[in-house]
Amino acid sequence: MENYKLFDAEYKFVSIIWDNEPVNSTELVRICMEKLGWKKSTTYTVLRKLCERKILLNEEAIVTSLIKREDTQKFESHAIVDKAFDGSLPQFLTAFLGGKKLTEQQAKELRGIIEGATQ
Amino acid sequence: MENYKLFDAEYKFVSIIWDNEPVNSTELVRICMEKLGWKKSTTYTVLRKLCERKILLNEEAIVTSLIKREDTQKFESHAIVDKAFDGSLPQFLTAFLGGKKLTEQQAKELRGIIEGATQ
DNA sequence: CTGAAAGGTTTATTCCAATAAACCCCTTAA
DNA sequence: TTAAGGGGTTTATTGGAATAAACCTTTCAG
Repeated sequence: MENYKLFDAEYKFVSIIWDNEPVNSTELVRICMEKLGWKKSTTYTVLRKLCERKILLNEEAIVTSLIKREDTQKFESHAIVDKAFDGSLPQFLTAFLGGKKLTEQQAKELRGIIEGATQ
Repeated sequence: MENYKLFDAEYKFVSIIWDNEPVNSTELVRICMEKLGWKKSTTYTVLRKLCERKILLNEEAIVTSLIKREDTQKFESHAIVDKAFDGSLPQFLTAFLGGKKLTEQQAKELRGIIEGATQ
C-alpha cells in the first residue's frame, strides 16, 4: 500500500499517537506542542489529513491509529532495502554492519531471529 | 556526516553515476534523459549542486563521485534504523521479515554475514 | 566564415510538505 | 450573560525540492 508512506513530520506525529493512543485530541495538541513545538492548528491540520487518508481516526475527540506501527515498519524497511540495496537484505546487513564487530550477545540475538524465520 | 543525505532525485542521479563513472557529462545528460526523463539543464543543475556539496566532481567534463556507494548505504541504513526502529537492528530485522519464512539458502547467507562480524 | 555540437550557467517555475493565523461553534461555570 | 476552555475548520504563508527554459562560449568540420 502506497498508503503507508508517511512524510517526516507525519511520521513523528503518528509515532506520538502510537505511544499514547487512545488519546484525547486536546491532550494530543498539548503533547505536540511540547514534543514537536507545534501550534494547535498545525496538529489539527496534520491530524485531519491523516484521517482523510485512513491512517488515523478521530472520533468524538478520541484519536487512534488505523495502521499499526509494525505495518509501517515493515513498509519502511522494505522501501529502503528496495531503494538502496537492490532488494537485498544481505546487502543491507553488510552495509549496516560496515566492518563493525558484533558482541556475542548481539550476534546471538540476530541468529535467533534468523532461526525463528527459517523453515 | 549530514552530508550524505541525498534527496530522492539526487539519489537516483548519483546512482547512475556510480553505475557509470567515470562518465563524460554529455553522455551523462543522455543517460539521464533516457533513464530519468530529465532535460539537459536539469542534469547540469543537479550536477552542479552536488559538486558544490563535494559529493560529485566534474573535471573537464568527466564526472566522478567523491563519496562511495557503500558510504551512503551505511548512512541510509543507520538513518532508517534510528528513525523507525529505535536504533535496534534486531527490531529492523524482525519487521523486515514480518513473519515470512527464509529458505535455508537465505538463512545461510545471513548467518554467514553475522559470523563474519562476530568477534 | 559558419553553423552545429559540446559543455555549460542564469534564472525561473511549479509543486507540495510544513506550519500556522484567524476564525468558528458549543458547553459550562461564575 | 458571559467568558474561558474544548474541539475544531478555512485559508494562507513559506521554504525548498524538482525541473527546465533560455541563454552563453568555445571548438571544429565543411
